[in-house]
Amino acid sequence: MEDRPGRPVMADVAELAGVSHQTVSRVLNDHPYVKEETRAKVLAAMAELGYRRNLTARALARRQSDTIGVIAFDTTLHGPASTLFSLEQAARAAGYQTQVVTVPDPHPQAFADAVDRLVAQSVCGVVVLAPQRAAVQVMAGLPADLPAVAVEGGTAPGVPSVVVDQFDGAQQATRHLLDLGHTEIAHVRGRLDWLEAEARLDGWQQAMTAAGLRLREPLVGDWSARSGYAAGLELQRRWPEVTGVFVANDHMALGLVRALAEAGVDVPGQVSVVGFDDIAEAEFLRPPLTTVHQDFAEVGARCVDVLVERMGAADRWFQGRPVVVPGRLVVRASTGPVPR
Amino acid sequence: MEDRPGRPVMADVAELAGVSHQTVSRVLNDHPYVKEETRAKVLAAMAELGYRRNLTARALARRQSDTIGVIAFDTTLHGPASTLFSLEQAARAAGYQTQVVTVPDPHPQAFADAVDRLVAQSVCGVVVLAPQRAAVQVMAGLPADLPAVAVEGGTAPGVPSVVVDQFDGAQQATRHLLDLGHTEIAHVRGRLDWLEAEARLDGWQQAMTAAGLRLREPLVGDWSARSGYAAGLELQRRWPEVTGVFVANDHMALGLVRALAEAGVDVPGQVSVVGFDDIAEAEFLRPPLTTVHQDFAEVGARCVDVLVERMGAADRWFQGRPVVVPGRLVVRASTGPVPR
DNA sequence: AGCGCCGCTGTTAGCGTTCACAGACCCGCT
DNA sequence: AGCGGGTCTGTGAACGCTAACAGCGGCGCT
Repeated sequence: MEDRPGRPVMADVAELAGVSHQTVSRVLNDHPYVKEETRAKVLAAMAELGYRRNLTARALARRQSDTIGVIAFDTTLHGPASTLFSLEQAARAAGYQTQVVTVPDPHPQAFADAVDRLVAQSVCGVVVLAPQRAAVQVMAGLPADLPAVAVEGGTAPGVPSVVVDQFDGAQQATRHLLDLGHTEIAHVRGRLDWLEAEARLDGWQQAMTAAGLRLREPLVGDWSARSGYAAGLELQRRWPEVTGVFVANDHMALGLVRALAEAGVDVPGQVSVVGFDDIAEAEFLRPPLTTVHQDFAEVGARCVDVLVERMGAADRWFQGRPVVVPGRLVVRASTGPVPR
Repeated sequence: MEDRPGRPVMADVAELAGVSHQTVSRVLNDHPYVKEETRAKVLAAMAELGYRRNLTARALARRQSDTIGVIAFDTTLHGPASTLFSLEQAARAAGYQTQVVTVPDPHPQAFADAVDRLVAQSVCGVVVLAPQRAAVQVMAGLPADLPAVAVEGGTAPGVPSVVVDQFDGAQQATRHLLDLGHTEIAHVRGRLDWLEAEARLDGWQQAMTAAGLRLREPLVGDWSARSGYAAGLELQRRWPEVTGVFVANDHMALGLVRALAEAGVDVPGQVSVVGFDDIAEAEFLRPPLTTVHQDFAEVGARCVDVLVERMGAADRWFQGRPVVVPGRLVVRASTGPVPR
């Protein structure tokens, strides 16, 4: 009779405790109306058998799992990677698991496949890390009955979002250069079609325009240190008179600094540089990088908050405003007064 | 009749195609013995209804899902993060999903919980990113019938593993310094209890000993740029005569270079520095960092290979040798001849 | 005494798949 | 004609759980 070698199931626990499997289920799910004595018996039986409930069966019966799906496009970049990490932490703290699907590119078909995969797993909600414009459009194709939240730039009608205030951060960075007396300030922007790159560009432009200063055509990078290096070379060639540069992320800033250094240009003696992201090593670069800190831990936590709220909500169509997490300028040694 | 708003299920497809649900299942699973004509009808019906199979139900019925569980301890570090990324790619290419569980610390209980969570999800195998000694011990507690593979340093009896050859990489790095004529070579090791840190330490020691040189007590870092900076300070204080440093990872190396630079010590003019990891920005640091490249893409791919092989194997106890992925020294500008 | 309600428990019927088995049909062979 | 074997298909029963409902006492109320 007792020859099954597999893991014990609910029925086994029920039998040992002398109750029905449903009572075991009730204990497991903290239902009210279970006598304390019965609960203790069941708990004891579970412990004795080393019972673990089968989450697959649970998900099937409930037609929902406690899993939050995450769709990401490039998890090697600093922002997405950091968000992913904090998301996992926050989700676990809230009692959810995360299932990450990375999509090679923001092609609608690839995105739809990712959604299908998650829906097929009965996830209870999804977080979309959609930093690109194309990804946002495609987000409209989410099933209407699936709670969702967008992060890092992307917003779509009816879908709540959590974003770092890129625009404000960029303004802070630019104003910092302005306050130091710089007037010839260039910008190295991030990848085309990325909303974060555009918001940072806008912040720079706005701050410059407000100060009545000339806007140079932004140099274009792809977030990588290599592209920052290239931008540094071009900067020197085109505008040797520039004394301040706001670079759209730290990796590019680091490449740019290197290009300047090679040419004998001192940072911050001759050119001041501000980055964005505040990567862990920013403080230990040469020179320590002035940059805009992004609180990804907060972003992850707020995402889970919003998603949990959405899952409880009756109306699927979201009316509220995006959650905005502020950025914070961290002044280090890569910026200084204008040389004369 | 047709008033169900939910997603179509197998029975719906079967009805529309005029076959039984079992035939639909057969088409879905590429079973032989389905007439071509029938297959076409079923496929058409699936397309018409937009049918997607429910992976939860499938996992329950098969008592196994197509999900590879991953247990990781700190996904913010470069190694684990890179491995995780490539693992996900490789798994997807092989038709598997990944379910990542990060564990705050290598405590046995936390590890057991993580395993339970994955088992409860009926994963078909697990990859353990176990860079710490403690994690390895604890790995012996894996269910015997669960295919597993360890990565990045950790090996346990009976469990296959995939590792980068840290020892050899460290030897390459040290020999490079020796070849340049350095004799006073210090080492900054990584976090205590990390196997990678120990293997790199061993490689340095071996190379030094083979050259008949004096071994200084290694300085201890925690992989962070900050700790590298601290190590740089201490290095100058204790051994100003040192002309070469092998640092156990790039982030610490970068901090150390900064500490030296602040003190007016030129790299590589007065001191040569070699790192480990070859992070994306290593090439664009000042100076461009000589370091040991690790092929994480290969590691991830081999992990999946091994796991798939294991899942097909009859014997659960693994007999073979660890898969070793070689490291490769990349010489840049942070190393040079001995000053005189 | 009889009624209804609350606290607690058990029974039954799914959830949407796959597995095991049992057919039905067609072919070629004896 | 009968029989075996390969093709193809359908039926029923799992898989391990939760949801819905029914049932059973005991209490307080009219």
